[in-house]
Amino acid sequence: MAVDPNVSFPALEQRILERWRERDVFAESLRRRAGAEPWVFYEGPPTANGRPGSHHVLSRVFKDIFPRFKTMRGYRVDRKGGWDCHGLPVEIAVEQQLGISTKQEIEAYGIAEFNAKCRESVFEFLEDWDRLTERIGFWVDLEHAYRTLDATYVESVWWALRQISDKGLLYEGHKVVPYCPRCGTALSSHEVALGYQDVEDPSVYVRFPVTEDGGPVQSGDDLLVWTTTPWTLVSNAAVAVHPELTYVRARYPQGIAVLAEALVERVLGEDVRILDRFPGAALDGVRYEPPFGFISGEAYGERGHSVLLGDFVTATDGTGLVHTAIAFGEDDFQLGQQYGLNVVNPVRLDGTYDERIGPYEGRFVKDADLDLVEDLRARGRLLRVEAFEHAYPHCWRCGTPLLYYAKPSWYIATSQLRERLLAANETVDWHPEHIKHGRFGDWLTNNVDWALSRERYWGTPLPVWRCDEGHTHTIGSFDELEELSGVRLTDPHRPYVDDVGFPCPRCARRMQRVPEVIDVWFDSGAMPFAQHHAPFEHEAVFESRFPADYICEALDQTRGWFYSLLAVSTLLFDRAPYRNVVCLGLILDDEGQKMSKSKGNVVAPWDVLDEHGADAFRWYFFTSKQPWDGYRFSIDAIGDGVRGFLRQLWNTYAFYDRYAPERPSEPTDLDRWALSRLSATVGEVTERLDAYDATTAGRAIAAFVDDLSNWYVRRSRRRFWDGEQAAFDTLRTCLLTVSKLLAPFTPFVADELYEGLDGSEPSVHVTDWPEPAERDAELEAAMAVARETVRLGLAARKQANAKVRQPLRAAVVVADRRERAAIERLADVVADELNVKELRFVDNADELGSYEVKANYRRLGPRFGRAMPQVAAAIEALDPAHVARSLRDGQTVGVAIDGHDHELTADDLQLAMAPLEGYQLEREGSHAVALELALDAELRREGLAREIVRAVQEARKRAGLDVSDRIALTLGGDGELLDAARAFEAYVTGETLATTVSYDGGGDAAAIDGRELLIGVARS
RNA sequence: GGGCGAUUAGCUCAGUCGGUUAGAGCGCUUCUCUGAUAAGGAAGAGGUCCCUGGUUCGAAUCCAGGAUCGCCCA
Repeated sequence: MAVDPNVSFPALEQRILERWRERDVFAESLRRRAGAEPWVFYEGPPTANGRPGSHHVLSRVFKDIFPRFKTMRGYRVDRKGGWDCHGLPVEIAVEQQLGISTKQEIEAYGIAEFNAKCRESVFEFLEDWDRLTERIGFWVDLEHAYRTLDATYVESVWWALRQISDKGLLYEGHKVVPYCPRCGTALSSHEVALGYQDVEDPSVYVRFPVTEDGGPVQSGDDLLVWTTTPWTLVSNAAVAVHPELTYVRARYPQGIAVLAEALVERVLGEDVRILDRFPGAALDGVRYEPPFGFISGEAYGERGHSVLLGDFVTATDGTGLVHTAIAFGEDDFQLGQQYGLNVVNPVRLDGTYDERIGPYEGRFVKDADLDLVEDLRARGRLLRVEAFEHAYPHCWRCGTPLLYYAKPSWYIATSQLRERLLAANETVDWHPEHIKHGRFGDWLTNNVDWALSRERYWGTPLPVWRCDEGHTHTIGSFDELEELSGVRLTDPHRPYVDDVGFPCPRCARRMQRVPEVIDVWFDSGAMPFAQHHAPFEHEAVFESRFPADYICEALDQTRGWFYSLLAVSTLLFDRAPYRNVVCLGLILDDEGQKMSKSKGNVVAPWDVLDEHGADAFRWYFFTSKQPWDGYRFSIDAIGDGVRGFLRQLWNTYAFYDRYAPERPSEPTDLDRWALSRLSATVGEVTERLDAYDATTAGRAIAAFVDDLSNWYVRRSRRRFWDGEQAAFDTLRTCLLTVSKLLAPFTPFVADELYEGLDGSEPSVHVTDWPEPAERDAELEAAMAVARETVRLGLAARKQANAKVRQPLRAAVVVADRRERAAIERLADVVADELNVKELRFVDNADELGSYEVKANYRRLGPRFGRAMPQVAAAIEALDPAHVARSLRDGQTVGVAIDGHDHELTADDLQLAMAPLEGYQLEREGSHAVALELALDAELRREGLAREIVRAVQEARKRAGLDVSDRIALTLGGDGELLDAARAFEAYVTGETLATTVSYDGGGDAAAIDGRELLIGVARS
């Protein structure tokens, strides 16, 4: 079947998908590498409870390209798929489905039933994912995909947690966590980040009277304290100052104030007299009267209601004295820990005050802000209140302002492994490179303990059991649990696991599991071993596939999967779980806006696939820019790539297919050039793909295909018409090799090319990657010069208004010795392209133009430095003709700078052609082409003969003839035209495939140079 | 508020070790070619290399500050 130049790529791809299925190509590509060295890819598991979008196509094609490349390079690349199944997003989807939104409602509904719904929901869009995955050509083993909800997977995760527990790194701690009082759970940092909103909160300055003389202050002085959360003032425990900041005691209208010196003017204005200056450390231990009396100082312990020292205090906002409420802030909590203060939290889990706050009992805390401020004002304790606009986190689900709460929570002490994490990171190659010591390295450097537990339902249960005595035991396998409890779990999820108890190994009291499940990120971080159920099964498989050679996800996974993988592997094995990481950027719309459903600017992957196909989609992602820079994405942008590359490639292939070799021939320089360029391309593409740089690799292929199409084929058309074997061999080799280079990029069109050009294997995807053949650098350079000469010559024709169809006597080329040799070697190509009878060379430009001489700054700059401007001026003052002559004779040129003579060689100077009036000359650097424009009768007739050929070809086409039909040609009309036709009869009949020609006929009229030609064509 | 990245022609992007005339493709205008023809070739128009300051003989490139956009975090 002939190659259709107007092929529909989407339709073609459907046929190829069918062929892949029939021939079982993916599996075959693995079988061929059965015993080969593994190259390991890990699939970062997506969640299938939403439809896949274009950003998933991005990550999936980048997950595909390098495994395909490495497979062709001879490695065995198993690609086990995976699905992330647990987590709050799944629970929320189910809550919406059920029309409920609180934990109480979930528990009323039943945890077993709720989790059953979650289990279903996880795979709601699995079919969409599978279809899309196949359609875009992402080869991954979905049949044996790992699923984080499987009992085997959960068991491996338990094993990991037990290892961590045995190392003493798993602990329960009180920390301040962001908490949604309405949903009744702490939120992960990721969730918090979703919900920042700009809000106005009261910013209040409150007077805390000092109650005892001491240090630099006296009883009755006012500590000026600042806060933006008045509702926490009822549980004020202490005041924090920075030990090294300078504080002052200052007289102001209301009395004597104590605050940071740097803030005096901003807080109190001008009307102030400074009485004393001292460092914050001097205030240590000062006692004061709290703003509210609901909770006594003693309740907090020894240091309750006194001034403490904290490094976190700054003098950029407020007063430099910070209100501290132990239960409601990270810094506050840590400071309380440091000073041994008790945690007193008078706020219930639903966000209302408890009975200790008398009149406010039952009020939602944030709603009490203004009343509390009025209370302070009424008692004369308020200095000032103003509005303060800042970003405050809200629950992304229900919009409730989050509270920071001290709550018990389970942690992994990753901060103890900071050095090991950093060491592991050193072994990783990041793309782009700056992630390593930038975003990711910084994150590791500032590592805090991993908050592991979630007070939720659908997740891997935290395998910690506890008795009434507070002893804990971490279970590491289902066998162990069965031994202790006699219960064999079939489903390790809640609520079933919650019912399993056993006697405490230490005190024999009954142990019960703690209620929490774990952060889903731990699940995915455990995938290197958990996907194989190691170490319970397949341990050897795990060991042979750890660490990964390659993983790839979007940039936002630095705190997600990239981190969880690294942390888990470092905790368990003290090494990095991956060697190379490609981080992908975000996909924006064509105006640079983030794609979101609400803006309606989302590009659905199927729209792209139906219109342009998967290859076009992939090609765009691979080559339009470096993938980590993000994309400005639109359907039209992908269409540009189709036209610019895929069509051009396909046209070249269709051209090859149109003709057939008929007779043996010797390779020409053009053939050798194409093959040399091919080798160069193979080398570059291989090198760039080895460096995980698909962008440059793909662009190199595109550049080669452009050379092939727009130079090799264009200059070789006649040889194809004539059936010259060497031309076919060359083009076939080039296209076949390109099909292999393209296989990882555009697997469909690559396979179609392969099938059409070779087909000895079931698919290009089971073939070996090409090795670069020898290059002919001299020929490549020569061709570059020749093409430049052509470009200059065509430009000169344009300037002279001398159309290419009119043959000219000669082109005069100015070129140095090396360029001249190159052009002479390829003279027939150049002369033919320019349609001139001969090329003449002149060594020096004197007869065509004059030179300009300039300094070569790159060489002379370092040599002369500061004197460079003088040197440049001296050089420009030289006589260019003289310089040119001297240099041509191999001599040096002298210049005098500040009385010193300096020798300059040819390399120190740049000679350029200067334009000369009155000549048709195109120049570039020292290289130029001029045309001899005078026509004699012979050239004139030949030009007309060419015009006649063109007109006859038009007539053939109008007559609906095939390009290979032979014709009987009759010409008539203008005498001069007929003379030209007779003079070049062999040429005219040969070009137009005329078996006979007569000059007395009529036919359709055509105009040539204002003369009339009558043309009759008939199939003969 | 902190960290990271980006900013070059109307659009999408290159730009090597700092080197003096900053490029390509697309789009636009004009012309050309006609046996790949919805292709090819030539020319033209189009630039505050985000801004300011600094280093340097010389800065799109290096440094500092700022602006805008994005991401991550608080």
